[in-house]
Amino acid sequence: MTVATQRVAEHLRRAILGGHIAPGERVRQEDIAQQLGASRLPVREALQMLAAEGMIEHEPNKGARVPWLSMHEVDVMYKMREQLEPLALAESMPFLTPGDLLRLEEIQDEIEAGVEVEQFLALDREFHLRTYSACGIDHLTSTVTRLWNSTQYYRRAFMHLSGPSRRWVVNAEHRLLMDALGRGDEVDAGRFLAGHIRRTRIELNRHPEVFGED
Amino acid sequence: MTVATQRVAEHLRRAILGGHIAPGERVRQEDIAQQLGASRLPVREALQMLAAEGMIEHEPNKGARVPWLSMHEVDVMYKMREQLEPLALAESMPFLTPGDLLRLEEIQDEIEAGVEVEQFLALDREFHLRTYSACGIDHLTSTVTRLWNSTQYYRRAFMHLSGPSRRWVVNAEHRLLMDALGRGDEVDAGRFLAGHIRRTRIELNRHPEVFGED
DNA sequence: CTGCCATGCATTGGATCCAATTTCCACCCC
DNA sequence: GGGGTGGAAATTGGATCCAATGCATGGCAG
Repeated sequence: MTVATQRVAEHLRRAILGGHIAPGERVRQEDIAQQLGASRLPVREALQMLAAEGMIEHEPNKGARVPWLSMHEVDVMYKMREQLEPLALAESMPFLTPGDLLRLEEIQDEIEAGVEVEQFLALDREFHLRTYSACGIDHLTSTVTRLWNSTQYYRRAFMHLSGPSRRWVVNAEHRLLMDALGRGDEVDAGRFLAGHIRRTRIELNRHPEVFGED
Repeated sequence: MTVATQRVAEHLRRAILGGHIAPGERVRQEDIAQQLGASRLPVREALQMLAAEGMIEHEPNKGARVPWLSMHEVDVMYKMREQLEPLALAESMPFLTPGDLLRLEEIQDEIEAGVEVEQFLALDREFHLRTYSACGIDHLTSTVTRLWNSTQYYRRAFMHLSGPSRRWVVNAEHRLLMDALGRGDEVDAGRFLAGHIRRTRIELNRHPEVFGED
């Protein structure tokens, strides 16, 4: 099953991550199948995968849709990130290559050059996930990635309404993190990372309108 | 798709959790389909789900098998538990009913009455997962459950070779946890829980033979 | 005019069928 | 006797087909 199923799953992940399929929107099997020139079967298998990943909700005979998350749910998911990502970083750090660190520099330089929201989201995501990339524990990296995937929609909404003002904080925190990475100081890096995530969470909590809650 | 698929997935989870399908063992689609009186299609969809949950490994054209985990992988997964379960407990605790606490008493009494390994594994699992049951954050409970599911095989192997001697420690820690739960002291409960998980992890690390590593 | 019910259409769930790949074995050659 | 090659059986991957369920539209009655 795998080859077509993986293609479809990757396509759907990108579509949801890119905001082309919004929460609440229904995902029709036939539509996706035609878009990718496949039959419905790999689509159905991909939907099962994404359902297990939490990116899709599946009700019997009613089809698949992207789930809405409440502010509280996202809040807890950020708390999960605050717990897990320092661990992933600690596991990954010893195996990061100079090339990895150089790539981080490039990404951060690009972010600071001033990019649009969409590109910022992509670069920020790549920045963080790359710091975990050498971790080698599948269960850990996939769990972290899932948390990023499922909350991306709300991060985008938040970025759009908060404007570029808070980029300064992000940049400062990223630079602090990179400095700790360069020194190989795992404790320091973990602390800055946790703070970075926690601050973001607290800011998100001040914007209930992102979740349609006021 | 869901009804048959869910049935198959649940069957496979139980089979793997119960040790009836061991790591490295291949899972043939046709076999499962016949066992459950279904066609291969729901089986394939269920396998995709379990693959996304990490309970199954799927290689294109080579079929599905239960993955082996290294000692290091399990070690990190226990670290994940140590980070996540206190969070799950904190989210769940305010909503635990007196009935829930009573059920915990029952379980713990049964454990202390002296049960066989298989029953201990089931009761211990129910004990902990029940303390998180009121949490209400799907992504959190499912992540924690996944960690339990994927490491069950090694917990069983460990219990079988370590004998019932260390039950005393488990019982003491469970009682401490229950006391904190009864008092509604989330900080205390989280601390005891983290210690409980960490101690188990450290003990596991002293038994590389569980993982076929010496 | 409004609300309910029924019928028809759209969509999903499940089974069967066919093609492609792998795996296992036997046989042959070195 | 051991290792490699060929082929057949087993197994998986993908498509098509049919049944069942849900949804929407329209008609009918109050």
